[in-house]
Amino acid sequence: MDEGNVASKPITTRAARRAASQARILDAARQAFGARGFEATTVREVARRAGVDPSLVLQHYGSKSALFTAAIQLTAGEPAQAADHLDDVLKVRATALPPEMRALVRSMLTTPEASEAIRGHLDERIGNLAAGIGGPDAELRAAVAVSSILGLTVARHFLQLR
Amino acid sequence: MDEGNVASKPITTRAARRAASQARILDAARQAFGARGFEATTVREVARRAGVDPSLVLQHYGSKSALFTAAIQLTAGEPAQAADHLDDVLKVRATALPPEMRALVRSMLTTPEASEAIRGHLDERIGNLAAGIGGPDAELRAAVAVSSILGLTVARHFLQLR
DNA sequence: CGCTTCGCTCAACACGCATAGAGTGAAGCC
DNA sequence: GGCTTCACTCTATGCGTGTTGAGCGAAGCG
Repeated sequence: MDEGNVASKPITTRAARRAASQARILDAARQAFGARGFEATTVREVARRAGVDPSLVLQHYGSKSALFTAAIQLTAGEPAQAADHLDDVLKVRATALPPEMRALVRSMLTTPEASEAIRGHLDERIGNLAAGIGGPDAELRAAVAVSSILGLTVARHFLQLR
Repeated sequence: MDEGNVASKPITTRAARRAASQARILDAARQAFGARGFEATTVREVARRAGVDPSLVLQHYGSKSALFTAAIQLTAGEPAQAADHLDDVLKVRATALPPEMRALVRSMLTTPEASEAIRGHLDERIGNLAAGIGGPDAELRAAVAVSSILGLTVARHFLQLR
């Protein structure tokens, strides 16, 4: 009867509902891509995880590839630059991988787009680290360091190597 | 008319021809799996590379999965044990990856069977290396070394990082 | 309250896949 | 030289995929 809002007011405005769906789909996509990789992940699986119809996934993102592109976009904020020291070696063992990074790394060997994306990311990290090192061979040393961290990440978070 | 062998005698015995086909198929499979990974590789593509009918591939190996299992079998001979020092770091940059290893690494993040296989391989290398190192933390140090080599391999041979 | 908008689902399509079984022609054998 | 064997190809089947367009029901608005 009264027009006041009930205690638990879900969301109910159109735009908000739509945005929420889009976010749920993106999350589901990151989960799925991160767990099984681009090729093995089906649009239907993403839809199921998000609790929506497969069509909706494509209405939001256009195609499976475009969805993947969105899913592997790294949040520029945190994992970026400063802490590029060998402390990372220890951090790799403790810190959990953010979902978008997980999705990206999972597919980096089998999906060209992921290959290019991770190469760009690593190049950037190498550049930053090399600048901090200086001297001859700085680039090479930085590349070895970053590659090693990549190896540790893969071994730890994807191959369950203790 | 004469029954003598013509100058260029190909192979012509049944068993030999069959063995040759099987070998060509296995080679083609390693190439294909190594280039695009297990999921993206189709039986038809392997057949085309080998110059045979898709059915023949399955008559030889039973299924796509079984073919993959055969294709990632590492030749126990060479990359095995002795040279497990940090010289490897340099070798990674120079030596080309054998096809079966290439196929194995390409799929290690997306195909469970490849995951398990590479984990076994790395565990073995870690064990050998740790034995040579000794002291406390030998296992951990060896694991870090082997993981780093894995990272270098991936960066160099799969991501084209210079 | 009636009309419009639109987020979402339903149902369907064409396609390529792994795989199976029948057919064929040459090698092998007596 | 004729019968058998068998390496190989041809053809077909069922299935799951990405993707599309029509339809439905509730939110928005006057």
